[in-house]
Amino acid sequence: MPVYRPLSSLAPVVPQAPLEDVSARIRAQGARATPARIAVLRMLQTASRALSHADVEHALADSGFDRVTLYRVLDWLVEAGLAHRVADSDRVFRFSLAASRSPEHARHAHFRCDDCGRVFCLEDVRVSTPVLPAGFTSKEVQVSVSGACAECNARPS
Amino acid sequence: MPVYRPLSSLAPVVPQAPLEDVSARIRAQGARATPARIAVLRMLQTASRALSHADVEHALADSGFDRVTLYRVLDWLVEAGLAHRVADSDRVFRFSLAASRSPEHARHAHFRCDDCGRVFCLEDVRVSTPVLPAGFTSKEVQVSVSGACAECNARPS
DNA sequence: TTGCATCTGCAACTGGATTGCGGGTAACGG
DNA sequence: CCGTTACCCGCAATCCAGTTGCAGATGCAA
Ligand SMILES: [Mn+2]
Ligand SMILES: [Mn+2]
Ligand SMILES: [Zn+2]
Ligand SMILES: [Zn+2]
Repeated sequence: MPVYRPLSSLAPVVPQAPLEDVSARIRAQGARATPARIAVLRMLQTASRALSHADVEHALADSGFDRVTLYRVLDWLVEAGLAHRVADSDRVFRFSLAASRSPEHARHAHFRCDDCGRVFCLEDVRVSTPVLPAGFTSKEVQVSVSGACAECNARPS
Repeated sequence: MPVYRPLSSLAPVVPQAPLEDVSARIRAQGARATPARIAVLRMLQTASRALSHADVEHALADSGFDRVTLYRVLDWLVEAGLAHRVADSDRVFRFSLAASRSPEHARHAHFRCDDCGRVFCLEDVRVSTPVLPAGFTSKEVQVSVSGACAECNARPS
C-alpha cells in the first residue's frame, strides 16, 4: 500500500485556468459559482492525472475549504456532468474532467502505479464499448491498467 | 445507489462443487484445508458472477463463520492465485475465480448494473493489454462496463 | 497421539465517504 | 444599490468496508 505523496512532488497541478470561463460554465448548469466550485474545477482543468479528494484537499489547503465541502463539490461536478469519477483499487475515488468537456479528455484508459499509487490518464489508449449480451445497455466503460510507472521502474527502489 | 439485495433473490449461487477436489487444491498451495476456505472456494467455483464479501457472508450465514475470517479467506485466495479481486465503483471488492484456474474464466470484462448493483462476468468480452507509454509495465488490466442489465431493462421499474 | 505453526474468533480500530443541521451567501428582483 | 431567499458551506457526528492485535483453537505432519 503506497504512502500518500503530496502534490508538490508530482507533476504541476496548480490551479490556473481562465477564471471567468469557469464561473460561467458553472452558472450554465443553473448553479452558484462559489469559490470552492471555481477552485476545484480550475484544478481539474489543468490536472494531468485523475485527482483524489486528498489531492484536492492538500492542493487547496491554504484556501481553507472544509473537507466536506470539497466532497460535495466533487459530487456536484459529477452530477452536473462536468467531471467523471473512477473507483481506484485502493478504494478511493479519483476525478477528472468529463470526456465531453474537452477533446483531449476523450474516453481513455487509466494507469495506476502499484508502487507510488499515482493514477495516470492514458490519453492515447482510447476505449470503445464492447458488444454486450442481449438486453444489456451500457452507459460507461472504464479500462484501468495497473503495474509500475516509468519513474518507479527507473528508481532502483 | 442500489440497495443491497440478498443472494436468494438472484441467480443460483449455491455452494456445490466436488469437495475432495477443492480440499486438495487448497493443500496444493501449502495451506490448511479449513471449513471456511473450502466453503468459499466452492462458492466461487459455482458463482456466475463476481461476489462481494457481503454476498459470501450472507450465503454462508448458517455456517457461522466470522466476518473477519471470510475477509481473510478471500484475501488468501487472491494471494494464492486462486481468485482475483476487482474494485467496484461502489468501493467494494468483488471476487471471482482466477483466470488461470479455469479456461472459462480467462481475462474478461465485467459489467456492473447501476440499477440492481450486480456485477456480471462478461466471459465473451476478452481483455488485452494495451500499448503503454515508454517505461511503463503492466501487471493487470481491468475493463468494467456500467449500465443496466437485461433484467432491469425488462422490468418497467 | 502429540506438537505446533497456522488459522480463527472477537473486539477494537482505520480512513474515506456521508449525513443533519444551523448559519452564511450568491444571485435575482426591485 | 439593498433585501429576500433558495442554495451552499462549516462543523460534528456517523457510516461502513475493510484491517489489525491477540489469545485460543485446530489441521496436519511426524
Ligand atoms: Mn482521465
Ligand atoms: Mn470475472
Ligand atoms: Zn509509480
Ligand atoms: Zn440490474
